[in-house]
Amino acid sequence: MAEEAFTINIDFDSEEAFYMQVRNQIITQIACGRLTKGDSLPSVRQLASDIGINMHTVNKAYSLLRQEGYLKIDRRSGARVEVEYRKGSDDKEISNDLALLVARARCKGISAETLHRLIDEEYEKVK
Amino acid sequence: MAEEAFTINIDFDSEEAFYMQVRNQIITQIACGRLTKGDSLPSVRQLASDIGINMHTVNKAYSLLRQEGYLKIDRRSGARVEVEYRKGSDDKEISNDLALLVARARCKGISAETLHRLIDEEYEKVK
DNA sequence: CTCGGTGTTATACTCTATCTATAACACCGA
DNA sequence: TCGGTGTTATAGATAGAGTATAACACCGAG
Repeated sequence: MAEEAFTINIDFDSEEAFYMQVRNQIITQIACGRLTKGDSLPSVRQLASDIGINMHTVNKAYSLLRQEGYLKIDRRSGARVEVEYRKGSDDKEISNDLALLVARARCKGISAETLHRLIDEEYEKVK
Repeated sequence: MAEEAFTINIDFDSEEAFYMQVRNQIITQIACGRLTKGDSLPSVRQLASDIGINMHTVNKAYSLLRQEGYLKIDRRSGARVEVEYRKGSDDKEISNDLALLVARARCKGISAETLHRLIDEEYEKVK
């Protein structure tokens, strides 16, 4: 508990879908340790009200996060962080996305060493 | 010339938009050296016919690639590979996308070293 | 038991993106 | 002139995104 002022910031001018912004920011906060296993998230109605979007849009984000293994949702207690690792699919998805990202970087003349450094910087964020 | 049997494979069952599949595959082929600066691509009508999608969908992919700096399009000679590096925007886009990818990987317990290895493997593909 | 707060489902509407289709245009090499 | 470039315009069909209202099953707190 204590939650440390959980916040989500929606960019209403972004091309990125609202539910994707919510999903990505929650993943980011889990990764850097601001959210940890067992932490409870606001209810879909509460969060929707806070950030000024519809309840169903938040619900879509939560459902996606549950499907991806980042949340455990209980009807009575709400959504809780519960990262679980899916052996096959998770690795493949990340590998595929990384392959495309590396391709883009290569085309732009960005070296493998530069990517290594960027990754290390991300891993050094808190936690 | 010579082109080495340029091919694009569309997955009609994929959730990914057709024009994005075309765009990603072309970027991938540039990255691994199967397409190099100056190579000419099939005309939008030709490629559309080959892979069984609409001309405008291919045109959308080409236009996006041009906007992103991967192609140079001339009305008379068609589309040619011409990778150009946009100092500010390219780095930021790649950094942002990489940050989210690293966040997903961290949540799944994938180490920085594993990502380093995956990146190196991509860089070792041909070229 | 009742009340209120969970997630969940259903329906409906608007708006945008995607994909297709047909057509026409300016340009230019052969 | 002819045919092949990319490009633009218009139109339609389908799907996704976002909102809105409503209702449901569940369950802890009172």
